[in-house]
Amino acid sequence: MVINQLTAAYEPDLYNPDCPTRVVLDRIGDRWTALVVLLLAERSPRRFTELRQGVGGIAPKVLTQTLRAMERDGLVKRTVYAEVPPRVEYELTPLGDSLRRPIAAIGRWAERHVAEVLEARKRFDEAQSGD
Amino acid sequence: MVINQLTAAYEPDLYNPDCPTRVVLDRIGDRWTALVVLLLAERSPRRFTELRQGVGGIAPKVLTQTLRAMERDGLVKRTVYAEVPPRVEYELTPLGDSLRRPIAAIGRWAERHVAEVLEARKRFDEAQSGD
DNA sequence: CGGGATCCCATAGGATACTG
DNA sequence: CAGTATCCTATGGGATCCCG
Repeated sequence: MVINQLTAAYEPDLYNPDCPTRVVLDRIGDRWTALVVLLLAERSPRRFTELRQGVGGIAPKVLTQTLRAMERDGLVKRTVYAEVPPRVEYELTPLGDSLRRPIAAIGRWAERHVAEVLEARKRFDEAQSGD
Repeated sequence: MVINQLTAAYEPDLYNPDCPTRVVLDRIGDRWTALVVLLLAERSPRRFTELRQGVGGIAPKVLTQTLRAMERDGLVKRTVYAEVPPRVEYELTPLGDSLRRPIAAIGRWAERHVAEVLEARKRFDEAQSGD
């Protein structure tokens, strides 16, 4: 079975465009996944609307897409309660939780270095219009 | 000066859509920046064509865009040598290099967990078509 | 409440050809 | 060699409305 061969012997190569690791990178690198991981890592489970507000300015359709993709990739577990009104809760799987630290590190980098980036950007733009 | 106020007192908030940290996240989260950081962290300086081959399947226009954006954000330094044929070298700035560890962590996560993600995906898709 | 259905758009990204 | 210049498309993402 191909999957088992992968698990056992496959040598992942980020630099190979055909390597599935790239697919993974692409998913993590979308606009919202990282934020959702962070939110769910902070407190779980959370409900749809809660996430929607927590993430700030995301369209419902897009949140659904994001959550579905994460569920598909085994990062999130979705639980539906047969109630009226409906209640749906999301939480990280162990796999999803293992992403917490790496993503948090990126987040911290962003918070720590925004100012520098902004300055660099300003300098670059001024130099550009300068000559 | 606004920038200094930022540096000193601004409270970054990843969850606020208007916060510049989000801009930073968006840039890092594009398709190529992370790979370029990794390549340059591994060995610097590198030339355009070298990066182009190293990164695997990137169009020259897109590599230029990526590199320019990174230069603008203060992540890479671009050096042009007045020779024929032209030689241009790219290397990480200290700021860019500070991204190395967080990004490498994400890369390692991807390599370590591709198989799990792929399996989860397969399971999900089968369950989907099942009912 | 938690989305599905629709419609729409910007733009990141790609292919190819050309040039100082 | 290190890019520009064009042209093109795929799609991530957004706005709105509706439904069980």
